[in-house]
Amino acid sequence: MSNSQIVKDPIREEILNGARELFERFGFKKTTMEDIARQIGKSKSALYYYYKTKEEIFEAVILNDIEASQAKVADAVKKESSALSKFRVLFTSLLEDVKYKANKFSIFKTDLYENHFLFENIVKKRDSYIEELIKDILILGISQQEVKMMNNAEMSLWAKMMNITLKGTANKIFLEDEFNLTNSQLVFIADTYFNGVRS
Amino acid sequence: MSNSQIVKDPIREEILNGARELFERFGFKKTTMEDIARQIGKSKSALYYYYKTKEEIFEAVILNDIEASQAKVADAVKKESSALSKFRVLFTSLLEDVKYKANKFSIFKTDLYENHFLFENIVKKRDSYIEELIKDILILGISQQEVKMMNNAEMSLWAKMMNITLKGTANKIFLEDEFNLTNSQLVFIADTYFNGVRS
DNA sequence: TTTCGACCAATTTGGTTTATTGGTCAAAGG
DNA sequence: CCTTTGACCAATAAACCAAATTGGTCGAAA
Repeated sequence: MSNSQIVKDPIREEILNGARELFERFGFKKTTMEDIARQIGKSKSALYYYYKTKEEIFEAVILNDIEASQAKVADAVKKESSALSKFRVLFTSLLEDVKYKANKFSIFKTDLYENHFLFENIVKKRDSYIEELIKDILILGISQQEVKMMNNAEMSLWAKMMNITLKGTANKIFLEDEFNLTNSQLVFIADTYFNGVRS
Repeated sequence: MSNSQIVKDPIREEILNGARELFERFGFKKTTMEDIARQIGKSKSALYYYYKTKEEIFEAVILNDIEASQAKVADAVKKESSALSKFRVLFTSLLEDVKYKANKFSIFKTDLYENHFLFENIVKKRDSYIEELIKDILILGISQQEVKMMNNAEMSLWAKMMNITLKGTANKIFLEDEFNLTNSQLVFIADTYFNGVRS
């Protein structure tokens, strides 16, 4: 992705690493630009040479993290050959990742509620990425005669719906500590979405 | 349901009607107990003879409304005979209802963000109701050999997942004005969840 | 049984002052 | 030319406080 340009520059990388550590500990609001600058031993103004706004830094931090996750997921999906197992792996690894991040990034729950505008771009990018991934699985499945014929609009719609499902589930996992799904449950869910409940 | 006791008393009904009008216009926070009392020509203290807290009134107002919707949905579902068409009707009528309410209750978007604790009980009740409805459809489908064999845990899990999907979709419709689904799209979605995408 | 006004504690509001913060800029270093 | 900086500003947030509201209680009246 063209976004990997963001970390081409070692100083940008330094900024993002420093920022990430602070964001993870204190959240978006309580992390000031001076905090970030101090963290890497530079002055506040220096940050503005590399990033236009605080939001841009935050977005870059999160986006970096998301892209790493997505690369892992895409890799795992690529390893599978059938559409079903690709879909299964997509489903499980995506939600496994969320489970992990629910612990690590619990501080962002607050930001998620209070500053959800911060995540607008991030969410939009992530959505379209996931939906493309799902659509690709469908296309492959059709070409392998594993998936029934669908037109483009239908594929997009199904991908969007699956993404909503994924996000709804992720949300529940992320925000409600009680909600936990075992791996075999995730597999069951993915399979049932793929195969339906019809006898 | 035992909740219909809530409106057994004509004065309670009067309170709820007055309260509903104000809540719909001003939301939860900006509607005071005195406003509600004035609306029905009684004193504030009188309200406390019937309801313990302001939250309880709000909950009763919303619950009344939800129960009416649910009765309609349940009726529509009952009219269908196959599990697939039941599921289809459940899906479409539930989301049709949300589309309608997104206009009528747009004031609650604020409350939804700022006072989501208010909806905790409501959501819990609604969830279990919908999940039971879905599970019943599965059970019937299995008995009609229309749906593949599943054990109880699997049925519950699928019902829960479908509810998450439904809620995710409803949320998108309710909070994002752009997101609109035609009836034929809803039918496609429901059918595809039921039948899967397998060829 | 039902209604009410007086009452209270807690929260909210409105307004002011002070401190912090995001962001700009011209100048200086390398 | 690229990078860094401190001084600076406008805007927001925090701290504070007094006054007004508001949710909820209670004894008494109807």
